[in-house]
Amino acid sequence: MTWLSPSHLLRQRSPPFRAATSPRLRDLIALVLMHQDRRRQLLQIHTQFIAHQVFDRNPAPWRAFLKAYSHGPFPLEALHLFRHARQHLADDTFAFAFVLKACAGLGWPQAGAQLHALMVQKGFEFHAYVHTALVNVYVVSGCLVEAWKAFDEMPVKNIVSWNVMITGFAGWGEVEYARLLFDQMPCRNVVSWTGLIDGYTRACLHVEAVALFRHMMAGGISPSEITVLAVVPAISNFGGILMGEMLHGYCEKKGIVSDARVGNSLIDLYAKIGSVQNSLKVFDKMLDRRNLVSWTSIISAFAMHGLSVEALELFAEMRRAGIRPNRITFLSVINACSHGGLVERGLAFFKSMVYEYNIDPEIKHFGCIIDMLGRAGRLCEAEQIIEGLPMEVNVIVWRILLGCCSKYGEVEMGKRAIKMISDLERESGGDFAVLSNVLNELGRFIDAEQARKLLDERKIVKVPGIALVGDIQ
DNA sequence: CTAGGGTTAG
Repeated sequence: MTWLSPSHLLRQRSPPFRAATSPRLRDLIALVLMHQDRRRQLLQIHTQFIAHQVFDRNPAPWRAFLKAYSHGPFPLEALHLFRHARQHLADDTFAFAFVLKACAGLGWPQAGAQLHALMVQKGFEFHAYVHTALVNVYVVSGCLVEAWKAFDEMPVKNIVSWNVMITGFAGWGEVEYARLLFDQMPCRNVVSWTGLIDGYTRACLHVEAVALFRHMMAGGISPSEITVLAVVPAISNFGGILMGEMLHGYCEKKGIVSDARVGNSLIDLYAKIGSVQNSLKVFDKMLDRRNLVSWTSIISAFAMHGLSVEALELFAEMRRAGIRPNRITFLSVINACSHGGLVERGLAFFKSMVYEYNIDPEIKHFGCIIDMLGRAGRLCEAEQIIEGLPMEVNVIVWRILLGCCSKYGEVEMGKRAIKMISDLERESGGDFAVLSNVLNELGRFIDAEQARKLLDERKIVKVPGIALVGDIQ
């Protein structure tokens, strides 16, 4: 069985495997298929056969394969390829950059560290591109201390090295470090700004994100598509319709509305800041650039604003256009039904999702269904669904039910929901804002004295929570 | 050769 090992195959330089009819090759493929080791392994071995037959010692084609694999959906193949073709690639800095890219794609810091050792051995440890790629491996894997160390010891840093650190740290929520790096770097480009803006948006520091965006524009740096994508959530949370229209206008001027992702995020932005008309305008203009996300975004925009019939019409149109809905499309569709009181249709869509489209329902889908039943006053059915959920129940579904209970004055069920919510919050060490919301809801059901009693109980419960925060710091 | 990415129940 040792001949199954690809490295063994590579060592056999001659004679080369002649054709696909070679019994050895046939056996090998049969074996691979028999072992059900799927496409991945077959692909890997197949590639090596071709590469071996055609290229043999020449490193360039190996490098091309490595590049293709490291950027594609199968980064593991890049690692395999590298390991088996090391004799061709060991001194190639390009190959190291690619294979490190693959490690980043896999989020494998250990593999990165091994390559680091190899880099030291080969004497190009401080090659700027390769070392940047190494820093990136650490940063995307969340090994921020390692990343910082590796970055710190780089004798020559380029702008990409800094940007790797900024986007990485911002992406892991370390906005302050990202800011520090941003302020320290000798010169910044649009990626540096975008990375930081994205960090602020993710950290819900929307005002800062928008301020930074304006600062960037004022500094004469032109936002890219990605910058727009990064700043949109901030504007939809904090900016008004005017700011949204300004951004939209800017995108048109710069010609980046033609990017489907930008168009889609504008649809969503307008929906969230209260202008479905503008959402529709953007959607209409997209014409042939519409994709599944565009359709889903516009359906969800209509659903958000209670335009259920229109949302369902769009869904029908989407299907006529031959686009297959996904789990998020169905979420929006069921949400539309929920907001419009179209209970039976919503249930039918849910069924169709599961049985016709073979999409496994998630907690969010059930959340919509529960909301739909609850809004229509079918509270018992809603509660039964929660109790029979095939997955872990979260606070949100109970909160949905609670909202419906308070709407219909269902005191007993409401109390049960509150109990579940406070239990779940306690488990996750919930915060005071959430707690006070629950108590607010509670006030609708029980008298002041009972509420106070519950509050006292909660205070007792909160003590360990406070102590825990102390421990962390 | 190394950096940024859209829609998701209340």
